[in-house]
Amino acid sequence: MAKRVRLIDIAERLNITKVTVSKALRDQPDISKDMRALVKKTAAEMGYTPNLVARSLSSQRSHILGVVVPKIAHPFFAAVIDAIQEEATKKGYGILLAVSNENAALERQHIERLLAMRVDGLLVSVSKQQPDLSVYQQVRDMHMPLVFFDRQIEDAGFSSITIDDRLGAFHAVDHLIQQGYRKIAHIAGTHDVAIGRERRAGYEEALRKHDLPVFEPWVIAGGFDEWHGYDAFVQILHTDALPDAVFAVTFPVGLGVYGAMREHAPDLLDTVQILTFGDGEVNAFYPYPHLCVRQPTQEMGHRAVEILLAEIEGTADGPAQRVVLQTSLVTAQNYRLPSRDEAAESLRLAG
Amino acid sequence: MAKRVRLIDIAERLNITKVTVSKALRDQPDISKDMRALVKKTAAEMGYTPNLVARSLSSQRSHILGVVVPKIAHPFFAAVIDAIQEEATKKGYGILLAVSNENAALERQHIERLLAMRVDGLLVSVSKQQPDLSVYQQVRDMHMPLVFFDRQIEDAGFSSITIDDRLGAFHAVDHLIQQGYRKIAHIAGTHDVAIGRERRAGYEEALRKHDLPVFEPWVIAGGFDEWHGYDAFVQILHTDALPDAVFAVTFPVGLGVYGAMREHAPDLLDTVQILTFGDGEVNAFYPYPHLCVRQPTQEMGHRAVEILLAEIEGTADGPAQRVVLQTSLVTAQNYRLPSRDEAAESLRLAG
DNA sequence: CTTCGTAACTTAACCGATAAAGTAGGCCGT
DNA sequence: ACGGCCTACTTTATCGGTTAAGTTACGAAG
Repeated sequence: MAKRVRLIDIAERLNITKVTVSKALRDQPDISKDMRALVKKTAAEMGYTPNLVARSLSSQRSHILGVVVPKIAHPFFAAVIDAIQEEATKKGYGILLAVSNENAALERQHIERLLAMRVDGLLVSVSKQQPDLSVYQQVRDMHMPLVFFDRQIEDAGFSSITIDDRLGAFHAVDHLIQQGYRKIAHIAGTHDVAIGRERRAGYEEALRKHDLPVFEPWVIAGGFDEWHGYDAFVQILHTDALPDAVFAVTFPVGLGVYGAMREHAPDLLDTVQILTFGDGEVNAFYPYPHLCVRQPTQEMGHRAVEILLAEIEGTADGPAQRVVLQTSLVTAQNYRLPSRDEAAESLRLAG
Repeated sequence: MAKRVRLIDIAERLNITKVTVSKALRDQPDISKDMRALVKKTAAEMGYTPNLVARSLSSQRSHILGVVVPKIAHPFFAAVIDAIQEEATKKGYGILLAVSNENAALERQHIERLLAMRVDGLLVSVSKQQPDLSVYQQVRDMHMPLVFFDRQIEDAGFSSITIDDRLGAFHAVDHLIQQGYRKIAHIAGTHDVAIGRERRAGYEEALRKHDLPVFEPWVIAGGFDEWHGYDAFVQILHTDALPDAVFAVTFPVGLGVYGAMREHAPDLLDTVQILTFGDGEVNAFYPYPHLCVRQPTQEMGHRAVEILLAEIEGTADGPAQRVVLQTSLVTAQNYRLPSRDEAAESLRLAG
């Protein structure tokens, strides 16, 4: 049982050629019904499993998608990757996962490696560092399908599926203001990355709508992780005035703000309202839930795969699609534990 | 620029054979220094990248590892996958990720698919459902290296890297008792999975050490996710007495307990101490951090890859290794934000 | 009765590499 | 001068499939 069964082994057993076997297994019409049945039966008996590597080489299709994300231990990306994996599996594809760690050079290396591995397409969320456009040019030159999700490089000519960051941020901050908050700080991302720019724009737009000024010392750009949130809030504590609410560009940044408060100004925990763009399942159950902008992670993952597969399997490489998904605001009013049915549903789909 | 450069293209340009090119690029000694240099130079000029699919087929090595986990949007698994990916990349391997969703049938399908894709080895954390042993027998028969991490199937004869669940649980509960808690409930996992059994054993051992009885209605077995924690705690609320502490078998289960408290008995939030086995980065920053048993996720991921690669690249398939890692208890005393250096470190390694 | 078409396979080529075996030419020693 | 031995390549085979181009035999049509 040590050796693996090949097409030719089946062929020899039946005194036919491997081509016949190959065709029979793939139900090609120029093999008789009887022969097809016979071959399939014998293949099953002998425990044949096709060598996907060989198949990839000759068919020029690997049925593998390359996925590149900046981070994985992050509620948003973990959820999206999960959805991507689920959808890919359903469609008969596997995923090769690579993490860029927010590092453009590493992102480039990963993409090159995935290209060398002959993935059928790429799903990429770019790192926050200035991207190396040459790789993407290369991808384009070889007509490799690619779909950006969440974080894209605009003008690169690829399809993308993103979230309406500006509108989501706008609604959220608008809501804060309507609740009576006036002194709203914003721990922002970096300007090079779209989500950083857009969320900030939405924030400023909401302030403008209510004729509130943008107080520069309270808008601190810099990054997307916990420590940025931590440092930024410490910096805010050093200004003269204190905000009554903080809008964090990401969930991890929001966590950093909590960390800073806990260590440097625990009394603020109950007075300063925190709002984050993005949530973790964590927040749903925590005793101290905060406002957050919920991103449709599952839909994003599923549709990203759908768009990519359309480009892979579709004929023409039509114009790049640009899908924009809307967020929903999780407020104290509509706050509820995630539906148990959703959990059951995702399990059922998988099974 | 549309077509990809192959070995033979370089060969024709230089009027030599593709074999010479192949050998030159791989620095084989029977090619002259001059020729090697020339070939490499031209290859670079022409923008050659090897077709890894073809290489896999002929060399019978894919340099891809298959990773199967029950879940991904889960702080523990996300962290371990991250570490696995990082280490694999460093060693020149890619990872094919598959999620079983705690479903044994899906787990089986994934493994079969990964085998067909000719991964060089497998890293598996089994689902909580009764596993389908036949796949593992198949893996064994074809001498495919496999390492279990965190959740294993004992007696399957494969190497494993796990966490000392019993001791970790024991120390943690022992600590609770020393802090004065006496009425400690345990929301347990299922009995079929080792982590469920072991953590419960550690819990009972600690109680025994202090001559405390195990109050059966407070030991509720069932699962590892948020809703199990939620339901179990609601059930506890229906018993006559109330515990003064709750030991949750996983971090998500602990979250579920919080959710239940928040909805059904918010006054308990400040009185009932929660202890979870496993933590999320979340907990480090949250204003309401609880006790937790920290698992060495990064070490687990790194070492799992090391062990697997040793089996892949090593000659003999010696006896299966069984590595057990120790946990550390994160208490109110030693509680601190994660080191900024660690973050920097992981970024440096990646770059 | 010849011709043509078609069903059902078989042969030959190819995918892009690697591995093993073969072969010139140069240098050496005797 | 001749066999032996490197050196540096080249030839040939192989990995396990898929695709395109034959090849038979048989039945129907003209």
